[in-house]
Amino acid sequence: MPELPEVVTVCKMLKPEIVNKTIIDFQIFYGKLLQRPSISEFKKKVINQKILNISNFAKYIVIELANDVLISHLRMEGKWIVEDLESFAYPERHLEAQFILNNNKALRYYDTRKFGTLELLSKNEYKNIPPLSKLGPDPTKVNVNAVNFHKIVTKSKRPIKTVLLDQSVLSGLGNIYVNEVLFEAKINPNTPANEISLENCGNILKESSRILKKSIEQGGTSIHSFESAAGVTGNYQNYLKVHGKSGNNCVYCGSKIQKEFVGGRGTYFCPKCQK
DNA sequence: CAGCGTGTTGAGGA
DNA sequence: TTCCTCAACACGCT
Repeated sequence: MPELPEVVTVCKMLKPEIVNKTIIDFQIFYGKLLQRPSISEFKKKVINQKILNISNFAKYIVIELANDVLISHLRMEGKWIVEDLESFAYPERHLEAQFILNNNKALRYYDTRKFGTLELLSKNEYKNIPPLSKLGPDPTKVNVNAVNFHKIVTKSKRPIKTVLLDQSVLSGLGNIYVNEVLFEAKINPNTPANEISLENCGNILKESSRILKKSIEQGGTSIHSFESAAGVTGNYQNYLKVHGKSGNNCVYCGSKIQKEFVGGRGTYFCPKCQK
């Protein structure tokens, strides 16, 4: 489900519902969700802590508690939702964990495919240890220097699309948006990264920032299973120009959009505009 | 029934 | 050693 704009949307939706609430209990139904610490230690630490803030760090959700920090990654289909204790927005069999809050509501985690993660880290080190420490710059938050970016990108001979999906190079692009970015920058997804010019690196950065920010304004993209909260969906799917559009006419030249696989991921592009 | 998917990691090979 | 590819994770949908 979520790429960066969807994660930002989830944080915005949850913020007014959880900030200043206190966790009074925690239950977990799918043990592999929790990376660290152990379930018993996690429970002991988390109960009675007040929630101070929620924000995204690239595609990770960071929930700041009074003493510690919760880090969650939704991977493909994870969903955090605040619900009344007795109601369930999704099939209960996909409910993996819940924080009971002090207002008779629960902050719940559902995940159909069970790829998502949750961990509790200390406030002073969470940015300096994996997974957050390994992330490259987030183009929606930082003005990435094109010369530095070009130096890093051109170290690899892998297809440029694969390199852009590597979160240690640039954080925030997922498969949907990388298809859109390369289309707007008019770069073939299979181009070896070491052949990308400085100018094109600049274009990639410019389009990444522009497209991700526009999608954030639209509340993200609602395809497959994305819902930022029960019943709330984004609109960016209405702005997609190539992702999922094989056979459609290119909006710039009219050629048929093609699909192929690059690095094992579905890749959509215009064969004429993206030589 | 087979193939596909919004993400990431670890194993194994070059 | 470094770089890279690909299977694996798990499940619903076409």
